[in-house]
Amino acid sequence: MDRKVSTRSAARAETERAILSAAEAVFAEHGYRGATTGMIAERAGIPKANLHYYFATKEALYRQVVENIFMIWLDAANSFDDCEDPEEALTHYITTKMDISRQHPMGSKVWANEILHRAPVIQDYLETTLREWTATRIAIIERWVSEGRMDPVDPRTLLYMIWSTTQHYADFIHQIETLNDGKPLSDDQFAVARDNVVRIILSGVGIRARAASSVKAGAAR
Amino acid sequence: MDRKVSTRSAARAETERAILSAAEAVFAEHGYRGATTGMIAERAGIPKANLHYYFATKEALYRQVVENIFMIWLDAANSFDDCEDPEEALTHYITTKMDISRQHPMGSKVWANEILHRAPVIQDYLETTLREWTATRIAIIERWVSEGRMDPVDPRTLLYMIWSTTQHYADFIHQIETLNDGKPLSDDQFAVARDNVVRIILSGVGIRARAASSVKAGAAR
DNA sequence: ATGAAACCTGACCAAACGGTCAAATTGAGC
DNA sequence: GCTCAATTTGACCGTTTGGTCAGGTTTCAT
Repeated sequence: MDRKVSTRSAARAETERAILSAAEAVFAEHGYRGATTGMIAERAGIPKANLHYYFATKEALYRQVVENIFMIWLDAANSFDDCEDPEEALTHYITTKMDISRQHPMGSKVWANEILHRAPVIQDYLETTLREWTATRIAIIERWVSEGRMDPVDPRTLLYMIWSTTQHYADFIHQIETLNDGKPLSDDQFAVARDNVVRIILSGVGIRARAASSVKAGAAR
Repeated sequence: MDRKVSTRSAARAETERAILSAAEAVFAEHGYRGATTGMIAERAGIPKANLHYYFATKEALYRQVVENIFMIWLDAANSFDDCEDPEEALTHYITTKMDISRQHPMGSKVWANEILHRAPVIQDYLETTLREWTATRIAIIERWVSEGRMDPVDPRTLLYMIWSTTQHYADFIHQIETLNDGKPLSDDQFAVARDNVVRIILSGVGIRARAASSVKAGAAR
């Protein structure tokens, strides 16, 4: 049973992937209500009825998309713990979040839409996983402060600043591109933004950065 | 003609105001597609058909709402120029933007929705007014840098950081409240956030703040 | 080969939506 | 009090949308 990966289940997995990918793009661009199952099906290259064979309702499909996005976010979030040193940890975390905004803008947009509309689908995640994650990281930041390794800042304010600033490069990319003469940010421009964000925040909380771009040459190449 | 403010025109103005107010709330909470003219009419306390007497189409009503929001934003933006000193100017600007997020969260949400969906209605504003405003303020920041009054930072990155961080307290207020045990931010909590945002950003760009809360006791009372 | 289960799809349906309209009501000017 | 334009409203309409369904096709174990 197990040894044979049938053509069937492979095809099924591929169709599901195509639907979820199309759904993420359409939900990101049009929001939950603005997206139609017809648009998603067309983008996935299947008839609408077939989409409903794989996902019973629009809401079930949406929920799956949002859950996938949350898992990606959670992976990135755990990069916060990769280092004990506040400079390295924050640099790594901010860099990772910036790169996610660059490479996964649609996921960030879906998330933003969901929060804007009072999180009708993912409220339970906010109240469990996100709340726990935040509490432990607040404790870490408070410890750094009490150890004198950074200025005394409100940990929540710092986290929100990191989230908002990094996600801005996904959620508001249209505004950024319009202010960039309508052109997408080049890799160099994005690298400048990323390095500046890291530098301003680190300096803002009283951490003197040693050298630029010491951590992770990054996705700019 | 002029001396008599008829009951009629007063009632008309009042009805228009009620519709626009209801529309702002509903568009903020549900997005353009998620909002229905029926919901807006109900919230404004009038039948749907009457709403269409005042605003011919849903899109015309939406456009009016967005234009009003843009005007408020523009007023706040000009507070950037109130001072020549970078510390005062940035403090004043950030404080003003934070207070707007606190007092006008729905407007910010409508704006965020619009940008998320690639600004189908206000693209012309982005390409004219916003582009010009940004260009002149970039020049001011560059001058401050060249005069050695602040660290050399990319002006765009700084502006985007200010916008995203301050607007986060409107657009993502639901997430913030969830992480605040489901309770709204108290005036004190908000004041802490506002002061921390100012302090981190100013320190982040190499401006040493003199004393806390020297500028504008603020809307916290 | 064959039967059964999984998969696919064109046609269809009920609900919701933006918008219209004709008829009723109101109120300012005479 | 009368007139007429402005305003209000319930009923209605065409379109779009999420979802269903019956029937067809493919795959696979035997």
